[in-house]
Amino acid sequence: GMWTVRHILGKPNANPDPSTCLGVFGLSLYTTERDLREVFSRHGPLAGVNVVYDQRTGRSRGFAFVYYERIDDSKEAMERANGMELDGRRIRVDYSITKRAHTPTPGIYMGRPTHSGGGGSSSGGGSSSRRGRDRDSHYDRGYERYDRYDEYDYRYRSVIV
DNA sequence: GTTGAGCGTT
Repeated sequence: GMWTVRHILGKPNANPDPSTCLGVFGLSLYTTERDLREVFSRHGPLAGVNVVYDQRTGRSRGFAFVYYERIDDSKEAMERANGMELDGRRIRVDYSITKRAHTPTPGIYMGRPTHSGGGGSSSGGGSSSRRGRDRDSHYDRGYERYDRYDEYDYRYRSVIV
C-alpha cells in the first residue's frame, strides 16, 4: 500500500551525534518500559528508560528513550538493537536528538508581548485593559526557569527503579 | 488490542 512509499521517502533526522541517550521508534503500543529495560540492559547498565505516553489516552505513542550510563554501551546497543523485532515490531534505534523531556508548558500567555515599552501605538488592537508590565515579568521569569531546567542532567531527576 | 518513518509528561 501507500505506506511502502512513505517508507522509502520518509527520511529520519540526519545522523545525530553519539550519545548515552537512545531514541527507540516504531514500538508496539504494548511494549512497556519494563520490556525495554529487559532488552536494552543486555548491553550495559541503564540510567533510565522512558516510554512516551499520550497524556490524554494514556497510551504509548510508540517511541521511547533509553539512557545508558556509558556511551560505549549505548553505541553497541544502537547497532545491535536497531532493526530487531520487539513485540511484533521492527524497532528503530538511534541516538536521541533531544536530551530530556520537555519542560511542561507554562499555563500562561506565551505570545510575544506587544511592545509595552516605547511608542504607544498598539499594533494588534488586542485587549486594551491588560497591563503589559505584570504580564511581562511573569513571562520573563518563566523563561529563566525554562533555561535553567534545560541544563539539568537527566540523572539529577532520574530514579533507578 | 490497527496501520505501520522519528524526538519527550507526570
